[in-house]
Amino acid sequence: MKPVTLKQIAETLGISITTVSKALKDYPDVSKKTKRLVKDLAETLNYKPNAFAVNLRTRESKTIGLIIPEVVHHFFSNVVKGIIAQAEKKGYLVIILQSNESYELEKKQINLLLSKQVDGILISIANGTADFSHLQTAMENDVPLVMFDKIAKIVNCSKIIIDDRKAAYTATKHLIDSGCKKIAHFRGPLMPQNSIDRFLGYKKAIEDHGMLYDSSLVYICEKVNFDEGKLFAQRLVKNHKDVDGIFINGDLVAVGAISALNELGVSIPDQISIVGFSNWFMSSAITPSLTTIDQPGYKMGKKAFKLLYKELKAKKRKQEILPQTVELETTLIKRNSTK
Amino acid sequence: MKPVTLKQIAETLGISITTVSKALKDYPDVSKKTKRLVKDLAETLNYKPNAFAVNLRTRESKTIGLIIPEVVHHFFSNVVKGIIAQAEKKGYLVIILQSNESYELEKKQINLLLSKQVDGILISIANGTADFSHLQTAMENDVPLVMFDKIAKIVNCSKIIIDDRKAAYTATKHLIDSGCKKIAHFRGPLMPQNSIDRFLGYKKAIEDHGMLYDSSLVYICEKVNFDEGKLFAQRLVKNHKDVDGIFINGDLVAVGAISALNELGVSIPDQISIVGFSNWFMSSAITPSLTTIDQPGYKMGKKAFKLLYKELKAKKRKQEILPQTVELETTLIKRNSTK
DNA sequence: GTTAATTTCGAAAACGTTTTCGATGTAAAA
DNA sequence: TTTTACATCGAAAACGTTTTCGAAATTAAC
Repeated sequence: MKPVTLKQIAETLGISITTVSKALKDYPDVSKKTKRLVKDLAETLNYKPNAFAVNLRTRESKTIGLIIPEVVHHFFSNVVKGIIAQAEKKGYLVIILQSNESYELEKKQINLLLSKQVDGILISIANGTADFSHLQTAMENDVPLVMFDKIAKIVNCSKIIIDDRKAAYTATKHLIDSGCKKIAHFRGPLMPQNSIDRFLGYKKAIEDHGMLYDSSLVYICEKVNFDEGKLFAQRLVKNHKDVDGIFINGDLVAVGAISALNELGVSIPDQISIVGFSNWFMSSAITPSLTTIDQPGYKMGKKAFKLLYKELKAKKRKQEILPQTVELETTLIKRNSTK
Repeated sequence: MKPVTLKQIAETLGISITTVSKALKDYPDVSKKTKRLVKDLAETLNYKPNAFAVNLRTRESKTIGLIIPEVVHHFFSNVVKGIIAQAEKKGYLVIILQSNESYELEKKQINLLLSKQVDGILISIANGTADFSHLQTAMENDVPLVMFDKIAKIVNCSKIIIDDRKAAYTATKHLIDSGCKKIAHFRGPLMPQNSIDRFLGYKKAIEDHGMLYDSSLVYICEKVNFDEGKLFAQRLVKNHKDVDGIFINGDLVAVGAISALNELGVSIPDQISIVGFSNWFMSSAITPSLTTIDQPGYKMGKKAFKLLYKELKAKKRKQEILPQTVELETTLIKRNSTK
């Protein structure tokens, strides 16, 4: 009934617990004969080491924590998938927590993970997070921390990101190159660095190409969803009839905008061209298909874990490691919403 | 540098480890004075109990495992969200694994979770799973198991499901009630019970209402994605010009079908009415908006954890508990793809 | 004043593993 | 023979907590 222990194996074999333990782990100071004996008996008794005891002894649990703002999200769920896949490869399990874009929750969850003594933490910070002491706490407690996508530059840890500014620049430039003369921007909320950077990339592209930056052409999406895309597209064609291109932060918003424009009889890309951001799987399916920036979520997840793994390894060897920032390539995917 | 232990508190206070431990847990046989002393010192030293030691001693980790076929999936990600939310409320953390619809992986992951000694397991089984001995193993090892959505009837554990057959019947009947005379069905793969039940509900509704069941009107989706919806819709209008209604397993497939029909100039719902399944968030956004069956993923997640929690509690009290099957209500959401 | 009841404490075992270090015994080298 | 080397084992400490049980100290009862 009760699980088999080293002690039981030792007793039935008439040897010590020490030798059993060492035999199972192929220590050199155990004879081949006893190794066989031990391993065979362990096999037939279906011995499984008590994970709790191993954790206590080795001071690690081969488990990491992951905090993301939202689970039901096409980008983040791809990241999660990448992290889980890579972690499993290396024998690690992943505990997932959701911050709901709330600083308070995020803080609580960091503490929760610390109290559970996860070996490391992966996090994409909430929009509401401006204070980072909880992250510092984690690092001071000697648990490696890696941030991805939504990062805090000020925190001295490894990070994995994309160049939002450059990507937005590329997207906007593509609109310009395809002949757009007046380009609007549906941006994300004011707080997170991502939407700031994407806005800045848009603005720079505009100014670099002899166009006038007009703040009335910038709409702020708070929820970054379909309905906002629809709403702002309707407002845009009403207020600025001469706009012929929109760079939109988020494919979901862009799809909403396309939907509204289709209903209004505005032809895409002839009258208005659209570029989205993130390459959602539906973006290639709608009509017209959406030109967008591919944001490699799965890859980012894998890379994020790899970075954390490096730190875990280094910590085990008691080596200091310098935090590094990895930048993933984004690519412009040209489809039918631009010329 | 090193974390504070009970021992340190005991030594600085000149009392025993026992008393410190009991003081912190408000045992009645510790005086109020020493309780204050201990708690204050623990506070100032920022004492955090060593989770590994607690786990070993109490034989539980307040962690459960979750296995789903796919993380990047609108229904499952909602379930995950519900599970995490409910688990956090009760002080449990969730380790997530993805089976990729593979029996082999699923089996491996069950064993992984068992070796990590999670307190319980939540699972939605893979399409490829026909043998259930790995699940039996879990239950024999005395770790509570609850299945949700994609279940195996034969396994004697608690389950949380919807009545797929009834829901499909309702969906099909709605098509009939709104005047459809010849109704097709895009079903899911042959294996999983869900798509079988939904097919059976469709068939029964057809036969109950004096219509002829025609197997050539049933298309089998293997991948259950947008492209299949598009493809089968195209085939359908080509081969069966008189079909005026389709019940489609999966909103994603349905959206694909709508897209194809729109392109072909087939008007929805005038020429063909469509009912989907699961109420994806995009289904209300497309044109025409999609009539569908709401499948309450978030609620299912919460309920699934609640069931597991009950079993965990019962196990702690060494009570036997009878497995129960909870059925969640589904509702027909009428939109513009049906009359 | 003794006995009984009550309050307060701590020694010690237990959870199951890992690892250090010393103790054997045996074979090879001198 | 003695010395050296090597192979094989096990005792014991350690990881940090929880909990049982008995002992001591204090108070109440008589």
